Amino acid sequence: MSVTIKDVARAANVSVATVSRAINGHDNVAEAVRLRVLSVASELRYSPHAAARSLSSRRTNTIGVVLPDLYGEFFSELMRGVDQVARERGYHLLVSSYHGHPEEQGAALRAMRGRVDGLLVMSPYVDDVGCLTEHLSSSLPAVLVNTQLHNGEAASLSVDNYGGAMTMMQHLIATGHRNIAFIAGPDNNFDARERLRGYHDALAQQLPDATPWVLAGDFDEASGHEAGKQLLQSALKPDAVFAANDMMALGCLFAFNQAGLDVPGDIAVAGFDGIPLSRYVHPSLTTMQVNIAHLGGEAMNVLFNAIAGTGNSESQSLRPELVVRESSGASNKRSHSNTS
Amino acid sequence: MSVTIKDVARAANVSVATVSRAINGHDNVAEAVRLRVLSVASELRYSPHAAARSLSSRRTNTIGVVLPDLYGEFFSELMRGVDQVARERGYHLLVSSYHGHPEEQGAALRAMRGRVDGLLVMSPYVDDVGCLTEHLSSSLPAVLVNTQLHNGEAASLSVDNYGGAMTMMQHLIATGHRNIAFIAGPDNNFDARERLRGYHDALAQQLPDATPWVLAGDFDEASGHEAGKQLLQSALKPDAVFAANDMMALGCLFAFNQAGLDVPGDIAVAGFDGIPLSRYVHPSLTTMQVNIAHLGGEAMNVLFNAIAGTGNSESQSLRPELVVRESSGASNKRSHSNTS
DNA sequence: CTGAAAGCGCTTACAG
DNA sequence: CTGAAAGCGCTTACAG
Repeated sequence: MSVTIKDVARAANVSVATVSRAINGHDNVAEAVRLRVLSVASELRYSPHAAARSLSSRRTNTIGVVLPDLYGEFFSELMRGVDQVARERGYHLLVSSYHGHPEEQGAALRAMRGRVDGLLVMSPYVDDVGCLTEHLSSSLPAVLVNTQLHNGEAASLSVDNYGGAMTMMQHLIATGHRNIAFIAGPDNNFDARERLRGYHDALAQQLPDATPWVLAGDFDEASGHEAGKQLLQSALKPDAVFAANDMMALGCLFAFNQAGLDVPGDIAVAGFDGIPLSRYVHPSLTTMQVNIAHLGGEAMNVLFNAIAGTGNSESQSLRPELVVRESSGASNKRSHSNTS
Repeated sequence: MSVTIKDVARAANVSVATVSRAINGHDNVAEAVRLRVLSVASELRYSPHAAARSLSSRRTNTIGVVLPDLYGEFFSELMRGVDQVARERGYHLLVSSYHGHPEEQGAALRAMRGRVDGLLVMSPYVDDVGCLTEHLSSSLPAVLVNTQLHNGEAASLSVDNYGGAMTMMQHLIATGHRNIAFIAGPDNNFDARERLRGYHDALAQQLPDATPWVLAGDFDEASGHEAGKQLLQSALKPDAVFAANDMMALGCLFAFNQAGLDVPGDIAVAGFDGIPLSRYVHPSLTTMQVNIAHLGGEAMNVLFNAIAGTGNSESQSLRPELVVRESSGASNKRSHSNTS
């Protein structure tokens, strides 16, 4: 059917060993022979069979990426960084999602054997972690992204959600807010938990007399909208709302807009993530900007170090950046820039 | 290092052939034996080596996805549909980008041999097409997405950009606009070309006396902003602007907003794509909604048919849907729904 | 129902 | 510098 190394060898009048060496750029091939082999190969439109090559060489030149989902803002941005580094190194990307099903995550992880040289895994849900340790083979280098797991086997990289939440609280407090409500994310999600923890600790430290005010949410816009409406109905309104992510902050913002409230005049609103939308809504949204592409790229670098056997597998933490915009009082001109 | 089929065979006291049959669910294995093998396998945490399996079975259970880029709105949405169908069928996804470099596209395509059972390729740039035909092996089923290529070898699926542009023009004309400018996309991009062609033909057919007014753009927001400023400076302003995609429409919209123009009062603005942002900007943007996830899913279905040998490899075309919003005169209440 | 053996298409010591 | 041969870890006719 398709042309193999044997066909090339026959046509070039050499052994398959020589073809292999020529194709792979080994230097123990006579220049004339090398040229002949290469020309015959391209004439025959030969390209090596990856599975065969992987089987004998024990390398796949592929990185496996296992994520909860393969779409959306976060995934897209993560891939930007991941893809760039992969390309620089000439690696392919095998992606797999498990949609929050621990069994599928395990299956995906195991299916990677013989397909990849290393694994980039993101597992933000509490329930998935047992499964993770279970199926993470020690024979396959791995790097964990935004995953709370300290088994020491794999390197890990995450966003400093706790510190980011603290920073945002400091900003809100510094700009005079005293009654700050928090819209939480899913409580089985590590990022959400850390952000909530930051809210609580900042409050305890800087506003010891204030009572925490936490509303439930699930990271979706609708839940932020719901929380916003709930706040509108409460007798004593907060003077600021901090949502665990931007989508909920936007939902909340819309609820306030619909009710005719002045943001930030009546209530300030802040989010977390720094999604593109946050710049475009009206009023533009104050947020903690997370550089997700950078996170992905760094994770890949760490992974390649692990594959090479160099590098310490210590955990790294990426600090998000405070971006102050109109929703918490930045100057009210419509602008494209991140006024930080 | 890692456990192989031999280890399982030894531990279960059977031949590797029997292990293979048990693992793969063949029915010619005694029930008792099957159970024993499976239990031993799971005890040993055995998972088959994919490369070895692929080499002997000639199947990879993987689909190769070759795209210009691995990030952004379009990619993300396409993946939503692609991923879902892949999961339903138990397939993995090997993704590869070529960033507009024809050579890299060729390399990516060739590197897929032995890695995948079929190829989903998107190649929207005119320059890449020669390369495509060159490297698309006839031994590997492929489906082309939004790619202008009629070699009959591969099935193809695309968005009806031409018809969509016509529809939008009809809408603008029907709502009383007579002087409609068009912001074009990159002229080496098929989608952009088709949308431009739709603009021209609609004008010729329905407004035969009007002179086409085309501004250059590159699909980026900045170029739309630029085009908008250019329009503001012209003596005779258009009464509507139709941009070849939403990002440019938004850029143009911002230019008009900054200049204090009333949209749609002074000028109507319309885009193409239906990106999420289009609903959220102010005023919300009238656009041709393209269901990209659906496109991806359908492409996968067509591909699986091709792999199975069933199915005709005829080209299909997906019709985008007109979504009328504030920017072309829909009622001015802030709303989350697609008023269509 | 089970096993011995060939073979998938490569790579890589080992000789020469 | 080159080739014959073993081997990577599976699957699958072929016998029995």
